[in-house]
Amino acid sequence: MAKASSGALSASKVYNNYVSVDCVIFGFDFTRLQVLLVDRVMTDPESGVVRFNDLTLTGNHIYEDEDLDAAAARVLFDLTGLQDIYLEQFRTFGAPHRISKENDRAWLRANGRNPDQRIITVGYYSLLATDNVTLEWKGRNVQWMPVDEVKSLAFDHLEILEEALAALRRKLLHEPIGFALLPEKFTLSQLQRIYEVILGVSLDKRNFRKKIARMKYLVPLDEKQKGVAHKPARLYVFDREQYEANKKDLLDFAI
Amino acid sequence: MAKASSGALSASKVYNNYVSVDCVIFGFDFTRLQVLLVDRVMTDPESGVVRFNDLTLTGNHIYEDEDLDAAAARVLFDLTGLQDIYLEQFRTFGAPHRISKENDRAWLRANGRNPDQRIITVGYYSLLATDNVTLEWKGRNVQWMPVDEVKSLAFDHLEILEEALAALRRKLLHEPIGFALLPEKFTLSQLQRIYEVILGVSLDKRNFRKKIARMKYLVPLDEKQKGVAHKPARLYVFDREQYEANKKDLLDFAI
DNA sequence: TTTTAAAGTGTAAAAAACACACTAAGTAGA
DNA sequence: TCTACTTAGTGTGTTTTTTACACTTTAAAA
Repeated sequence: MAKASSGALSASKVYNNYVSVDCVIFGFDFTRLQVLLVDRVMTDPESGVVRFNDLTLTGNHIYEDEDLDAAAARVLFDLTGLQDIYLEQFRTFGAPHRISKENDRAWLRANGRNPDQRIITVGYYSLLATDNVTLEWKGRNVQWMPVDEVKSLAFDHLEILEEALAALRRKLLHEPIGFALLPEKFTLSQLQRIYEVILGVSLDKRNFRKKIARMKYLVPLDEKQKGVAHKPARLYVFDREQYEANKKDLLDFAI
Repeated sequence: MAKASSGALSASKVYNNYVSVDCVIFGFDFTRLQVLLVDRVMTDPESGVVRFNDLTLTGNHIYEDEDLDAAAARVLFDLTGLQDIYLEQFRTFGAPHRISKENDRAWLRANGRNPDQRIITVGYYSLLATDNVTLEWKGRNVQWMPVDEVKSLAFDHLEILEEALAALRRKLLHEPIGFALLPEKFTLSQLQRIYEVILGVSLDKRNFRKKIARMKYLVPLDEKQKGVAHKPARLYVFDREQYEANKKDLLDFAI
């Protein structure tokens, strides 16, 4: 295996063969939490018969001169065409025999890779509004699937997805990441829906609003929704400056 | 430090030159939170003059056939002689130019390594009682230092330490990891002290105990401390089974 | 017997959580 | 223009949790 390029190639174009990033791209549409998956079809090279057809997360090796966060952003961009998206590193997976299922090994062999070479992968998740994404980008066969309908994935991607989901939920409970899913001005019902859908719970509207009222960084505007076929909701903005100043260094423990 | 060699050796003895683990070993002694640091001394090979003398965290490359968690446990064992210690992966560091300070580059060069080759390092922290550790293990010059007195470290280890500390505190607030620091039977004052020292706060004794009383998995025994020169405290045990059964899937958010 | 050191305990007030049901405001379609 | 439909918005009483706060008890050591 090639030694790291202390050589003549420009480092930014050389893949690091030992380390990759995988992105768990969560999509939200006010109804369900979905995850972006890529079709993987393996056909027999001789007969052309489909050997299997399943789904993977999206990932890629990092470039030798590329930051991990940048690699994750690149992978996300390649699949969705989106930039400056919320991305969070959540865990690194590196079991020596991560790839053990026969389909996965056959797939790697068919792609000229050695299934016995362990690749460390750094897991990222991102969170975005489903309708920001134009599918079929660059002709890859990509689909949204509700997270609770994903029963199996290629490689160890199901485990990665599960850990990402747990990390996302933890994060959502403690930090204001839901605003990535909202337009600048939003309604409280929209905000509430984010928590309900992602955490998989239902919340009482009045109690939710009481809680919001205590948060000085959720600022009500003198402005209403327009063009909806029902009572228009008041619009709010999230004031990040207020938030940074006022977030209580929450000290409360559950042991 | 053993140089990794590629070649005919069995995989379990071959280092992966691209990936390492670093361990932030936190030590607790009921007074302070400390971190275990290793002396790094660089002497000029010709004159023998000390060029610098500073401190590092402890880490090592992983073996090709070794799990990340296992590598971290090995590093911890090599330094402390302890096994089965609480260890938590918290973040992976992989900036392409992680190593940029001249001292660090000189150090790597002197050890036959290329300072321009980026190494991805997976960060782990562990938490143990200071007095479980016999220093000078294997003759390395190792010392405890209170975390709030650490002002600089070699490489990017100060950043790694800071992130580990933040992760430890988050974890302590939400999960029962403090019991790693206690004997099986402990007093409530000891438990309280863990929170006070690690979180850097002070808590009211009565309110703390009211909170404990609500947790069914903290079980008071009919047994008292012995041999202390004051009123002996009642002893408690942590019932992990009760905990797993009763921990509320805490749903409460701070946005 | 006294001193010393930490253990252990109660109460009142404020804040937050929780459970719960009706009215208001706009658009769409008859 | 009236009616139906849909979502927005609001208040109260109860329970639980948080917070602030000071004195008595128990043991060993002097």
